[in-house]
Amino acid sequence: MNARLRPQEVVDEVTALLRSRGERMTTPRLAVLRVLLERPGHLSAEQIVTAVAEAEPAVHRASVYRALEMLTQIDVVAHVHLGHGGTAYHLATPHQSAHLHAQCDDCGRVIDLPGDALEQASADIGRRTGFQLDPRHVALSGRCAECAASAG
Amino acid sequence: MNARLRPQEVVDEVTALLRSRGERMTTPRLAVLRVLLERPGHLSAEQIVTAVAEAEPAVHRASVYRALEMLTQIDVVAHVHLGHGGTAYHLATPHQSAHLHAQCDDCGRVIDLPGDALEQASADIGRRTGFQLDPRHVALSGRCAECAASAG
DNA sequence: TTCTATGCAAACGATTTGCAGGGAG
DNA sequence: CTCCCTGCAAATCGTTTGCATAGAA
Repeated sequence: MNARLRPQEVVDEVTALLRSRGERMTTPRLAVLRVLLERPGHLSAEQIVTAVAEAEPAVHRASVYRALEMLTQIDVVAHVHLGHGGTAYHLATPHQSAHLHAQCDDCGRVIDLPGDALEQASADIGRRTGFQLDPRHVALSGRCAECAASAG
Repeated sequence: MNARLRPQEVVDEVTALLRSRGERMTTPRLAVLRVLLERPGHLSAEQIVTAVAEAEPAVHRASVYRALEMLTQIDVVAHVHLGHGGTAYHLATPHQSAHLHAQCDDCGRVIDLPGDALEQASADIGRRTGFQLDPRHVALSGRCAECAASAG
């Protein structure tokens, strides 16, 4: 999925992708996709539920979760598990612009990190332990610049 | 806390530590500490609740959570947030043997990684973004050696 | 005796599921 | 017309909280 395409193009693309898998484009799936297209960055399930409700009041929370799951399966959506406070969703970006996430232990804010920041560590860990690191599914922990500055 | 001391010594040490803070050594706290001393590795809250219940049936789940919180505050216990399935607890190890955790996206297993595996990445990220990485509070994601081998 | 930490039950937030009916293709 | 997907309600999972009281010091 390329976030740089215009919304309607993405919608058409995703619709085709769904159909090619025997799935259907439905109101909840469309609404979720549109919310993700409109808002950049990482959204919580709750934020998506709220935004979807504004456009499509009849869409139920459970359907938002199911839509997110389906869109994840076809690689249109990706999610990041946060240590504090659930899961963040975003459009799956093309590989070259994939980024990592880190969450501040103090303020909870989620920030983006360069996608290649753990490349060497990945190789190192793979060599030493056999574990194949893929650090995009979970937010790293630590302190953001602001909190580090104010809290010492 | 040094896990290499004998259980009774650790118990005495922790009791003293609690008292020095005006806290008390109680049945739930003692039971939780003993479970953590008996079982190495990372335990879920549920596993701790179960193990505590065997030794002290009267101890309530809520007290286990409260005991874990208190023991965390005095740096006797540490926890790691997992992407899938809650939080893992373990005795806080001395700094020189602190390790990182990674959870397999496929099988959910939690493995230990060398504590210094992200040292360079930390420095790199700090320099580039100002974010002070402390990767011990959240498990890294990826695939364990076994799942990587079997799933390609 | 004092005052903290506990047991209990109920609240809680996030997510999931069983079911009957609606709507996409 | 079919069968997938939805809305709804209730269940589930992990964790937290208010309250009266047991119990550590």
